[in-house]
Amino acid sequence: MTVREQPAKEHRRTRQRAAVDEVLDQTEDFISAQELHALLRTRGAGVGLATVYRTLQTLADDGRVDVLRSDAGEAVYRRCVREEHHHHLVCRSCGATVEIAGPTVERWAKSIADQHGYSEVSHTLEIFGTCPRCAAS
Amino acid sequence: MTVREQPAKEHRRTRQRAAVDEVLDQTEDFISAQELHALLRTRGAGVGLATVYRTLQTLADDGRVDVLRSDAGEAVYRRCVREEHHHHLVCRSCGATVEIAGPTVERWAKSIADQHGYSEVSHTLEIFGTCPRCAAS
DNA sequence: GCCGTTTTGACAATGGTTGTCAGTCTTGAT
DNA sequence: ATCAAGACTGACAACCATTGTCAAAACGGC
Ligand SMILES: [Zn+2]
Ligand SMILES: [Zn+2]
Ligand SMILES: [Zn+2]
Ligand SMILES: [Zn+2]
Repeated sequence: MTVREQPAKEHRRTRQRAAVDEVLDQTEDFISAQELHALLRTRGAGVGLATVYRTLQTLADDGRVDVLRSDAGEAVYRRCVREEHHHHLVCRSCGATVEIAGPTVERWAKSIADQHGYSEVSHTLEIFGTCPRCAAS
Repeated sequence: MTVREQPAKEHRRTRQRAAVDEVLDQTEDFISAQELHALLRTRGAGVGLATVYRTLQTLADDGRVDVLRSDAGEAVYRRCVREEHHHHLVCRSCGATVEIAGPTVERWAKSIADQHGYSEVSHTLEIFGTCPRCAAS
């Protein structure tokens, strides 16, 4: 995850955004725009694909969802519990995600950047592995 | 960067691979397959786009180049000095890259994963900022 | 040089994401 | 409630990075 930035603008409440929001609230794992779109289809509450993309992008810009890229390079989104800056420990096979807060790394990253004179620092950090459940099977 | 894996197989020496290799050796910053391809064109040493992609993929698989994704989601490659696992501090505006080795984070990541019972752990971590030179202008 | 295998490259095909733009809906004001 | 201004939507086209195809060319070992 990249460190949070922007303020956050005002947006209109529409059926489509509510639908996307609801899915995000009910989904534990990171989900792609395509998956979200398909899911909405099956639920009857159809929302245009372009709209799903736009909505997710807006949410991401406002820092209301976290975005990262799957191995395939596809963008995946998640509504996290933690509002503040954090990272993720993700299961490679089932997607189970744990939110990670790490003052240690935050300091480390900052100090590294300082040492090299870099300013306006941000960073991305994700940990991948096989969760206990998947390891068991 | 993801932690290194694979062993490394044998490949044939071809003009095309040599050309790609040469560009990588002369390029400090991360470069995309498309850019590399265009560069080779201007140099006269034309190499098919598909070949550039395949070559970079192979190099990446063998751990001979590092790969990460640009903001636009495009894959970018770099021949790093360090052979061992490491990360990068990249200038957002000019691309200047510093290789970072961090036993601290490595341990931290591992311990986090352990705490949650995740196995076969790997991770990605990149730091972005504005380099001193760019900050000055 | 010869041959089996690998590699190449022009081109098609894929697939995620964004652009278009006319029609629709939300909102704030009257 | 009514209305106008402008934000939002959606079907579809357009983009564009990346991968698949497959016959022709290049490699390496003999
Ligand atoms: Zn799992
Ligand atoms: Zn962080
Ligand atoms: Zn710079
Ligand atoms: Zn590391």
